[in-house]
Amino acid sequence: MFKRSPSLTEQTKQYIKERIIRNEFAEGRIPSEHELAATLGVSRTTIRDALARLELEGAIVRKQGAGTFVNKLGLQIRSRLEEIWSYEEVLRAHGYTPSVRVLQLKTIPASPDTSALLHVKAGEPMLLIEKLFLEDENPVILTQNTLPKKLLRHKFDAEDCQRPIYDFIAHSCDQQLAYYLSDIVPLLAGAEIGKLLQIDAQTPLLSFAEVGYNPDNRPILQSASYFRDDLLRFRIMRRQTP
Amino acid sequence: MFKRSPSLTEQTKQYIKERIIRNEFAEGRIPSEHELAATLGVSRTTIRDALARLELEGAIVRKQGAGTFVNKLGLQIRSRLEEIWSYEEVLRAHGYTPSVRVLQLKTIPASPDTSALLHVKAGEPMLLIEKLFLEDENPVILTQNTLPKKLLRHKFDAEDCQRPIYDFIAHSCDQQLAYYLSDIVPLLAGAEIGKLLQIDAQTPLLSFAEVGYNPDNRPILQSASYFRDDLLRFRIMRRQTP
DNA sequence: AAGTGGTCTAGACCACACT
DNA sequence: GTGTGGTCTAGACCACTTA
Repeated sequence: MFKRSPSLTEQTKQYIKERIIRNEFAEGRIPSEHELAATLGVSRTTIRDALARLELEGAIVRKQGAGTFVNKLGLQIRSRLEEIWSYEEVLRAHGYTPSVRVLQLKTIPASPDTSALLHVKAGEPMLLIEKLFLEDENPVILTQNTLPKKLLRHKFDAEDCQRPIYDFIAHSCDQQLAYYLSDIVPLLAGAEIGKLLQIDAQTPLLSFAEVGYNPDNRPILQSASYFRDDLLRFRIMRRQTP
Repeated sequence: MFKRSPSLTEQTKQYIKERIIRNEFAEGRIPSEHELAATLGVSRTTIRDALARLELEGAIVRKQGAGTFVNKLGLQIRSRLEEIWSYEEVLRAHGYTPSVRVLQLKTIPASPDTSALLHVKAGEPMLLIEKLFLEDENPVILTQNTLPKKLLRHKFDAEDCQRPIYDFIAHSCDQQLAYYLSDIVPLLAGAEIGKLLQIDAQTPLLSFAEVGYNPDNRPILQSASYFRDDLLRFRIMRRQTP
C-alpha cells in the first residue's frame, strides 16, 4: 500500500491523521494497533511510532487497556510552541492570508548584549533584518533578526530576505538552524514597536527573545519577535508527565 | 543490572541522565546505542526509547551517522511548558525555596465566561481557590482555580488546598487532571493583581488562561495564573521539525 | 570502509480496562 | 476472559558521517 519513501511511519501517521480529519472514526475511537498493522500491512512497531507522533501533536490520546481515541481539542491547536514555524505558516494556520514586508536591512555593530549572546566581538558587523508580517494590511508580527556578517557566504537579494529566516541562513550562510532557546517575555509595546504594529504604546505584548543555534550548538542568530495579542494568541497543550 | 520496575527504559534514561549530569562523557559524546545496549544488558530498542525521551527533554542531540551528544544548553532549561508542573516545583527548579499562601477559598456563582468554558449552568456554585506562591516573602506567582462544587466528593481541609491543584482534584473529586489547554496572555498587572504581587499596576505580566480536562476530555477546571516576569521567566527550546 | 543512528520486522509477555 | 495499549527482545537493512 505504501512506498518506501518517505518512511512508512510518516506515511502511516499522515494516513491516520487524514482519516481523523475526515472524521472517519466512529465515536472518536481509532482501530487497535494490531488491526491497523494488519490492514496497512506494516508491523505494529511502525504503527506505534506513527501513533506516538500523533499523540505528541495532541491529535490522539492513548489509554492502556481501553484503546486509542481522537482528541478533538488537541486538533484545534494551531501552532505548537515547541516547533520552529515560519510566521507565514503560523498566520495561515490561524486562517489568515499573510504578507511580508522587509522594513529594514542594514549593517550595524554588535551591541554588548548581542556580542555576549552570539559570542562575537563587540562592534562586530552584524546584519539586521527587520520584517513585518501582515494580515490584510493589519500588522500582526514584528521580527528583528541579527546575525554576524562574517557568516554570509553567498550573495542575496531582497527576495531572499522575505523568506523564513532559517531558509535565508541555509542559502546565504550554508548553515542549518537546529533550534532556538526562547525566552517568553511580556512587555509594553512602547512608542517604536507600537508605531510599527499600529497599537498604543501602553499595550501589553507577548515577545520572544531568542537565540538560534546550529547543529553544533553554536549560536548563530539573535532574534526578537513581537506579537499583537489581539490578532494572534499562542495556545499550548500541557500534559501530566507520568 | 536493572530491576523490573520501573520500566527498563525509564531506568536506562535515568542512568544516562545521571552520567550526563556528572559530566562522565568526554567531549559530550555518548556511547553508541549498540555499546550501551551491550553494557547495560538490554536491547537496542530499550536504549533508543530512553534516548528518545532524553532528546525530547532537550538533554541530548542525535545525529545520524555521527553519534549522540550531550546538549548542555538544553540541560539548562528549568521548566518545560508542555508539562504540568506544580508551581512549587517550578520555583524550586529556579533555585528558589517556595512557600504557598491560600488567599481565598470561597464559593461563587459561575460567571458566563466560566459556565461556557466548563459547560456548567450560569450561576452554578463554584469553588474558587486563590493561591500565592512566594520566594522568601516575595510573591512570584498568583493562581486562581475555579471548579464546579458538584464535583467535590470528599471533605477537605485548609492543608489540602495548599497542595497542587491536580492533587487536590484527585483527592477531593476522584478526578484525574489529564491536560490543560492554555492561552499565553500578556497583560498589565492592574490594581488588584498588582497589589497581590506587589508590583506597579502598569507592569506587564505573563499569564496563563487555562482550562483543565480529565482523561475523557471533559473540562473540569478553569485556571488563571500570573507570573512576575522579573522573578520567573519561561524559557523553551524550539526545534526544527524534520 | 567502518561505524553511527534511522527504520522496520515478527514475535513475546505484561498491565490494565471492559463487561 | 478477552482485548487493549505498554514494554521488551533479537535481528535485519538503510542512510549518513567520518576518516
